[in-house]
Amino acid sequence: MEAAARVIARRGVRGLRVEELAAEAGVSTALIYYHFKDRTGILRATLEFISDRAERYTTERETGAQPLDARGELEQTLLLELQDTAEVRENSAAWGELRASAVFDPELREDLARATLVWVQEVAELLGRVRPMGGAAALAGSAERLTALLEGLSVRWLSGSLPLAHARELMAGAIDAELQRLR
Amino acid sequence: MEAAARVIARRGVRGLRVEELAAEAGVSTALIYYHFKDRTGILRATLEFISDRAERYTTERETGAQPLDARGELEQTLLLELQDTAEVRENSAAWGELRASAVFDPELREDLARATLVWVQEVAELLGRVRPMGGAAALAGSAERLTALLEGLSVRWLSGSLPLAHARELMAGAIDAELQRLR
DNA sequence: GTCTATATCAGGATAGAC
DNA sequence: GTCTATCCTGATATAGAC
Repeated sequence: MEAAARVIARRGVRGLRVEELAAEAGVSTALIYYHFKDRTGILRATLEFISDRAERYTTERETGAQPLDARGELEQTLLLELQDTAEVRENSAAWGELRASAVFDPELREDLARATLVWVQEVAELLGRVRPMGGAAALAGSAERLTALLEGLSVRWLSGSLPLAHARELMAGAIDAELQRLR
Repeated sequence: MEAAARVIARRGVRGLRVEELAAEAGVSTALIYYHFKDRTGILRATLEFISDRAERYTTERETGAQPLDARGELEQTLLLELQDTAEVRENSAAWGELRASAVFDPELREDLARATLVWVQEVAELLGRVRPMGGAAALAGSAERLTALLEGLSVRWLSGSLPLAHARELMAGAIDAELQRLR
């Protein structure tokens, strides 16, 4: 699965060559087909893998780091997705591609919608901790906007239309605006 | 070019088959290669085509319609991109795909960054008409957020993670929040 | 400008041995 | 579980006639 995430981040979903994946994982193509029914099976498993991994690295804090307040948690969770480390870049690129390919291929749409919902709810929950009086609908709306914006900024960054630092500033500004709105 | 926009909207950039494009346009594949150097040439021309077309349909107002105020212009410009008409859907799908494919293929990055900048500046200008006292940097930031959000919402819509009506509500809410912020 | 025909090649998927 | 070898389809790009 790590190899799959790497290859998809490097070539895209539509550029994924099973042979390249096999080489990256150090096995034969036949073995890939032994473990996964077909290309789609590989993609489905990779989507789950990167969702879990993102969940992990946005949630975990280094041991010894002082605990963050609610707003800090929120900012961390969203801004951590805009970082130039191998793991995050891989995750962002692969997530964006799975999203983009679902426009033309319905097969992964359900899995993707489910994963999106989980993510939106997480962010809504964090927003709720900063604004305990915020209504559920308003929190959900803000969470949808913030996560959709993050996807938009992320692909602009990765496609070379927006420097990473600027993307981060814009994201921080949006968090600010949504919290104002929920006041 | 119309055929190219249709095919890219139907199959994606990576799913574009020159043969299918040729059939859609009612000509042979060889003729496509006579007019465009290669696949990339087709894509580059299509990007320009859809940029111009979007410029047109977000700017033009029906003859006889009463003129909109500044805020109405702004809302129209952004919300018109979230509509289920053939032309808009085609444009959104193709634009999103050109963006997504640039993550893995650098060839169109410059053209895309340029087209993005033009769009952001247009929106910043409209924002400036609603908030004449807004500083240039603040207006630019808001425009970047709004357009990036639109891209994010658009791909969620087209990939089946978000109903169109809801996407429109979220967009309207964001316009609201940004105008608050610029007050 | 436009076509038919085709060279050429890459990549998904599987057969069958170990 | 894992490999080697290969079938077969489908796609880009070009040659050459009209």
